[in-house]
Amino acid sequence: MSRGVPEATLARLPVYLRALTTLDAGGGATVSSEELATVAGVNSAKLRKDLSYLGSYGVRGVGYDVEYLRYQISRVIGLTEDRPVVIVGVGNLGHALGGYSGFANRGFRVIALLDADPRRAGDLVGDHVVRPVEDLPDVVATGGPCIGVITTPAEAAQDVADRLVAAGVRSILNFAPAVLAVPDGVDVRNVDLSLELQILAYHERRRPAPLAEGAPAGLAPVGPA
Amino acid sequence: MSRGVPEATLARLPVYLRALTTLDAGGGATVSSEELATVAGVNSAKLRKDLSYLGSYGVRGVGYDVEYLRYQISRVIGLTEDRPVVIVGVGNLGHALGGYSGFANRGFRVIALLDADPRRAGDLVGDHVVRPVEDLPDVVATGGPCIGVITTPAEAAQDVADRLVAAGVRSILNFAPAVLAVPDGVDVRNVDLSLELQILAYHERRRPAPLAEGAPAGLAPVGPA
DNA sequence: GCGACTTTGTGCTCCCGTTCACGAGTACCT
DNA sequence: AGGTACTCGTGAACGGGAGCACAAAGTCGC
Repeated sequence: MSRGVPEATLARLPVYLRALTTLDAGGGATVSSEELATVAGVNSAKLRKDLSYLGSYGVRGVGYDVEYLRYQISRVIGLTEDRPVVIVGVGNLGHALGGYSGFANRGFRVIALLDADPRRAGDLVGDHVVRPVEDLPDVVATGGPCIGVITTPAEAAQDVADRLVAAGVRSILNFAPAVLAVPDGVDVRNVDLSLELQILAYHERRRPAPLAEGAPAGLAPVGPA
Repeated sequence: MSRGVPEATLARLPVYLRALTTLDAGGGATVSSEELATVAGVNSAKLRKDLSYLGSYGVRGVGYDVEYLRYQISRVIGLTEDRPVVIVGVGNLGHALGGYSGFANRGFRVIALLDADPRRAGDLVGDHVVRPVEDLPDVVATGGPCIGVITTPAEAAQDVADRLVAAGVRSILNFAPAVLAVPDGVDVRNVDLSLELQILAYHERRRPAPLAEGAPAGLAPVGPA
């Protein structure tokens, strides 16, 4: 059922979608869970269970119809219609996201870039003119229910979050290294770039005897079994 | 014990570290788990359990010494020494990360930016001159055990990953929307920007309740249709 | 010194997610 | 038609993490 997809599954659906898109170009009209799982980098049983939450879109003995499955996943995630995005904070990262083609390709449309610094207002980033952060209510009112992206320094993040919420935004993607306080009903996801590095650093540090081979690394065939 | 911190805990340690840093400026020499948990946005019991994996650094009836705890977490994560980072792919995102101050502040030092496009080689990004991707072995050999960051388009990601592994890199942070195949012993973390948006879009779509100014703090039954 | 108070550290339970293993349904060959 | 090979869907076992509640341990006031 499309009612109530587990959070862990939901996080993998976009990956399956990507995998299907690459396979679609490949020609084959159907895929087995085994193939698709390999491309998506997961266990085939997990893949099947994940897909079963959406409904029975596979055919036993055959596999899944690539095109159909792709549509179904898109539908569940809600990508069948374009979704507007506003980016607040036109620093390095905001600048990059404003020009990131990966958003448009996946049904997201950046409708505005805003910045608190009045000197930045008026700058041109890609197709967009940077607007002052005070314009938020107008932007959201015009653009419909949209997703707010915060790419400001940590100090400004909470203020921006408050403004977004006040403007009616209920989904926030936060790149600032700060914990945001928002009212119930508002969904916040945090992406902390240095956090990821720190996790990697931890694991790297716990590998005591790694370099045994004379050569740093040969062209080890990457066969994940 | 610092041997074997659970993965979920590990992901929160950097958040605690941030919280401690902000508190440190605030003056108080000690914090209770309750305070720190509030700032970090987690449950106090969870915080205590997390910290207990590192050792008994708190004092009952008093709390945790801010400075000491900060050092201990840094030590466990492995941030007491600078860690070199190489960024491959100088597009929008690579450009942004190359100039991101959040890395330097947390013990990561970008030692090189590389790109496969020879026309980009020689460009100046921040303090760094962009080098051709063929220089990877040299860079890694000189810089020591470092973390590789992939900010290329998806098509180039696997090739870059192979090059990184061949050069001896065993920790990779991948921003390209692609699943990387790497040999055992190499750690890959994926950050997919549009994946996060897709998850938000799903939740947004499942909220039938239109936004009314009167806060829906109560358990509003989420009636379908 | 002693009791009251504060706060940590942790045993225990519950729940979510992963994985295995197998029944059920489909296609194809003889 | 019957048998065989293949693949999905899922019940059940398993493991890890979250949260509760409390005992242990320390501080403070007198």
